[in-house]
Amino acid sequence: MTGFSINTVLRALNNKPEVRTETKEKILETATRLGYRPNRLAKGLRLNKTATIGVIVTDVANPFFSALVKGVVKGARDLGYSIILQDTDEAYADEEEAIQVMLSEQVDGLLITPVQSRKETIEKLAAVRFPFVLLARYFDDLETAYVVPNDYQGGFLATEHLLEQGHTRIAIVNGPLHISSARERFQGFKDALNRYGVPLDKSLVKTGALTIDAGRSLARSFFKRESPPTAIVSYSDFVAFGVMQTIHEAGFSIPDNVAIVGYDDVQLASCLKVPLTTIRSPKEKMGRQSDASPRSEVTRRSRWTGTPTAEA
Amino acid sequence: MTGFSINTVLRALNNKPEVRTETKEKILETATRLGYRPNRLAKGLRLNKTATIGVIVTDVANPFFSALVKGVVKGARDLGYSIILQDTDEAYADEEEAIQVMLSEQVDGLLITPVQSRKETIEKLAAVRFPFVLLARYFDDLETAYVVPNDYQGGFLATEHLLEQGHTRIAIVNGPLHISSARERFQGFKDALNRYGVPLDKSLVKTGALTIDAGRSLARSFFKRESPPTAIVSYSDFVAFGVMQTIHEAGFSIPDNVAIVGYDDVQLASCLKVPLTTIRSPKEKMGRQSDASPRSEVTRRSRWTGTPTAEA
DNA sequence: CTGTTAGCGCCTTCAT
DNA sequence: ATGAAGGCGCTAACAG
Repeated sequence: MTGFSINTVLRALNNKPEVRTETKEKILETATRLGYRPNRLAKGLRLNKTATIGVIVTDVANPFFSALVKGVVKGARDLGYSIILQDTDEAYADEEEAIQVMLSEQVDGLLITPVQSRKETIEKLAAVRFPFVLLARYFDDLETAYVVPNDYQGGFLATEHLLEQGHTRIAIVNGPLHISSARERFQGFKDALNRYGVPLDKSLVKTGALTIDAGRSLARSFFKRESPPTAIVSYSDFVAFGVMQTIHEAGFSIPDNVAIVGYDDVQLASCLKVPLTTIRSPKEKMGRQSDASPRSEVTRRSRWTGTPTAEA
Repeated sequence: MTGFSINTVLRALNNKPEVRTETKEKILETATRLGYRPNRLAKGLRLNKTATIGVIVTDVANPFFSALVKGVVKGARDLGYSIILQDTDEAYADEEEAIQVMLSEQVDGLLITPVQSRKETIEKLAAVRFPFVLLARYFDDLETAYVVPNDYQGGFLATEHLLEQGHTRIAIVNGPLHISSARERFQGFKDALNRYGVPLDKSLVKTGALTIDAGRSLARSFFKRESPPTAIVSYSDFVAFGVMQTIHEAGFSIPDNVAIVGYDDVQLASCLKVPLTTIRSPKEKMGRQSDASPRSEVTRRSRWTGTPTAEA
């Protein structure tokens, strides 16, 4: 349209210095007039770099992850990256498929909250040295980059908070133990009890809760006992919501009869009438931090731990 | 590697009928052995079809939208589509940019929750006949496809629910009126009042709340009055959470002093101790429904309305 | 049934 | 300062 060759046009659009300012202007003008838009596919194909990163979470509907995703999306955009999103629903098969799809999409890097029921996919990814960062969970026997809060400390603080209030019959509705955060928080839970000389009552330990529904049903057994717990630690605020439902169902009141402490500091939690104590984990920061990683090899194998802080 | 030409190999991988079963097997075998993965960029470039759709929401951290996004992601995956996600934070400039980026990515279609402070971008999209569907909001003066709940009915039901309980001093903390859902719910609100012969008190109408924080601060004025409202309709459950905080701050109790009704039926809402009545809007269905649209021209200009149902 | 050719839009290299 | 050629991986069209 301007009479110049495709090359010159593209050079002008890419603002290369070797193009005459005069022609550059002419080209840019007609480009905007015609509504030219670069084709990222072609660029990606040619350069082997798509400015796209894949994000795989286990449940976007979980406020913890949606906040995380928001952080990632925003951070990525600031760097000129786009986000492809997948949701595994904690199913390993879905994780496998999601990774395959994203590799097909030629993403430059991957941010993954691993399901952790198996680790082969992640292992394979590491084996081929594909750039990725684990989010919120990690494998202690796999050398990968990951961004996680200090879950041990979080679990400890949550429990200590209850112990300091004088509770001794403290239950926990934990996540499945193949998930690193559940394991570490549980260790913190046990260590806190130990520190305060409170023996661990195994019947007050429930494992495997990731959703509101699971939290509700797992907590039920506690209230079929002669002496229910006076305090409950929950794996996440999401789970805590379910636990709270059960407490109310059982005719107990929070915090008069039962104290409860959640995790994740989902914004909504602060709106609950009942004082749901929660451990704040820096989601947004986690999101932004992990953005940097696919680009710099430096952060591989590094562990960034946001320090959780207890708050009422 | 198999001795066959690139074409035969690709034909085998695409399971074309014209390839000998024998060679097909040989090719597939070596392909998996070598870990071959199709390049979706190249395919997209060639076919002008990427099996990718762009999703633009105003706030993924809002549980309503994260649930919506989840529905879309799942529905898309079932159809072999991937999702590129952007978050505008209700900023028109971000919406504009997000659309440009996604067009550059050659998405096959767009699902957009429009900011609605301006409509030019959407207008332009419609003008070039790019396939897109508006989510949760629509323009009454633009001919586009959209998927929205029946917000008018929802607003009406929410208000009617309170009226039937005998309330007459009913306030509303609404969203900004440039947003269709806020406008329609408000109309439902007014019509319900009218139906029950309750005059509209303008000082009990607050507009512009989209977040928890906004809900909290907008509701404050209600409790500086001599006679605060005995019931409050909120634009969304998200906003309702903020309103509830204010009610508690003011030393009132729910539902003894003030009844409150939210919207969206965010799953968390059902976990609140206080009875937050909510209008259920079918988010998942909305997500899945909108998935179909970029592919079939038929649904353009169609209005699908999930019928909201009141529930305690 | 298999191979060849051409081209999607972009960028790099080399030649003017 | 500009143009021409080649190729990223894929597919459709045509040829054998």
